[in-house]
This record gives sequence, C-alpha cells and structure tokens, in this order.
Amino acid sequence: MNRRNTPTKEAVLNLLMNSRNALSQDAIERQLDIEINRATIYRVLNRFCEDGIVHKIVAEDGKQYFAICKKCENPQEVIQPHFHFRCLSCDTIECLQVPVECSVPNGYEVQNANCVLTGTCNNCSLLST
Amino acid sequence: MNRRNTPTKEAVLNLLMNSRNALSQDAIERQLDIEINRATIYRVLNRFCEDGIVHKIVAEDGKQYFAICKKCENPQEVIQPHFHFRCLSCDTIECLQVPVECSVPNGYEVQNANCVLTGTCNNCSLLST
DNA sequence: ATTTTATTGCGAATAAGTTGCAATAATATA
DNA sequence: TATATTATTGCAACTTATTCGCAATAAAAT
Ligand SMILES: [Mn+2]
Ligand SMILES: [Mn+2]
Ligand SMILES: [Zn+2]
Ligand SMILES: [Zn+2]
Repeated sequence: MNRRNTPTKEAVLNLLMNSRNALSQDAIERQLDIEINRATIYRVLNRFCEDGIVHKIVAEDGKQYFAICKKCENPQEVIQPHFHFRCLSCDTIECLQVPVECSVPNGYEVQNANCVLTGTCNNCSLLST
Repeated sequence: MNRRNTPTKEAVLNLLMNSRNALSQDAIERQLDIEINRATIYRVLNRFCEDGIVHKIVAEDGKQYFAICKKCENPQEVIQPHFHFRCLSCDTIECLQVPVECSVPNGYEVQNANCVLTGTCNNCSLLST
C-alpha cells in the first residue's frame, strides 16, 4: 500500500494545515477551490488518519472532524490526546493545548481519547456582551 | 408540557437503572421485553435528557448512548461531567467516577462535556492474558 | 514505453436519528 | 363516572453522514 502524491491529497492537507479549526468533510469540500468527490475526501482523510498525519474528532452532533496533528511547536513529538472545544455559537471545533489526563480504574487500558467540551468560545462570548 | 406515566417510559427507565452500561437505542430495543417503536424510544430518551434524568454520550462510532444520571450514591447531588470508557473488546460504554476538570483558555465558557476514553476494560484485559 | 496498482468519481447502499400525522390513552375536569 | 384535553405512540417517510463496489484514471516503478 504505497502512498502516491495527488493534487487531491495536497489540497486537503494544505487546507487542514492552514485552518485553525478542525474541519468536517463538507467544510473541506466547500473551502476547496478544486472540486473533489465526497467519498474521495473521506478516503483521503482516513488515510491521513492511518498515517498519523491527522486525527479525527467526533462531536456530539455525531459528525467527524479532522485536524492536523502537532500543529505549531515541535512537529517531531508524538501527538498526545488533548481536549477539543466546540463553540455552539460559531460552530467551530478547535484543538485545545490541554492534555487529557485521566486516571482510569485498575486494569483498564486507554488507547485513545475523544474529548469535546461544548460552550462559547472567547470571540463569541465577547461579542455577546 | 406535562409529563405522563406510560409503560414505555417505565420500561426504558428500569432498563437504564438496572444497567451498568450506557445503552444505545437499539440495545434498549433488544433488551426490552415489550416491543417499542424506534422513534418512541428516542423520544422517551430525549425527554429524559431534557428532564435531567438521563445523560447522553456520543461515542467515536457517532452513536448516541444513554445513561442514568447519579446512579448509586446520593441521588440528590447535581450530576457533574465525567469521563466515559468504551471497551473496544466487549463494546460497552460505562460512566467513570472521574470528573472532567479541564482549564480552558481565558474567555471560554464550558457548558457541557462529552469525553470518551477508548481501550480495553478490566474484564477484557484479564481475559486476553 | 509499458506495467502495476493506488487513487478517483460515480452511484448505490447503510445506518442513525428525526419528523409529520393520525390513532391511542393518560390525566384533568365537569 | 363521563367527557374533554393533549401528551404519547406507531408507522412510514425523510434527512444526513459515511461507506462501498466498480470501472476509469493516473502516479510511480520497471
Ligand atoms: Mn485535536
Ligand atoms: Mn455518564
Ligand atoms: Zn465561537
Ligand atoms: Zn470490555
């Protein structure tokens, strides 16, 4: 399963890298300048996830959102699970720089975390006052 | 919108109260001894949520799971957001007694939390050794 | 230049959850 | 107790997100 470079892949990756928010398939489709099929976008995203380039967040709306792993800082470091924030007002999801540290009961083994806080982001709470 | 007592409501609530796991609509439908329509189950569950009797968890599979608020202990206390654990092996979701404490950036207001850890539960990790 | 096979587009399928509507039944009221 | 009110239910249809099969396309290897 060798990966190939394609315009689609690059376009989606660029979009994710330049976005400060996690994006859903349809947000990606809308924001892309080139037209890419829905199924293809999902396939590209899932491949990115398999390769550890991107991580997937499932929000309480049941939809999948995708974000680049290790944004800024040192892109070497392995990404660790972190919280996400979903603003109900502007309907965006962003990665918080807050690691998920949770002591589970004895014998439990955590492999992954999907943690989404919901509320109002800084921007929106300022606007509403 | 006064609530009425119905066999359906009681059956669903009993099931949830006696279950140690969060249940999805189809799990509920399967486990009920009486036959209840899919839409009805969802409506009952959503009403329970509105009334604060039940809380909803959305897992990474995008499905909704429902669990009684304030199980054992003092049923007076307001339920606080807590972590959930989803075992990939036995495919169950349970409420952990671990509160979600997360310091969000300045100006952010948290209203709700949906936090699901994934991995292997105690039972299943014992079995696999 | 040719071959190999990863990637894509298209349409159809799947699955979860919701909604409109008419029928039913719990509760309030006379 | 009989009647009126309206919350609840069942059914079928609908919506929306995601996946899948398959044939066509196009990277990359030879
Ligand atoms: Mn993230
Ligand atoms: Mn819970
Ligand atoms: Zn916002
Ligand atoms: Zn298990």
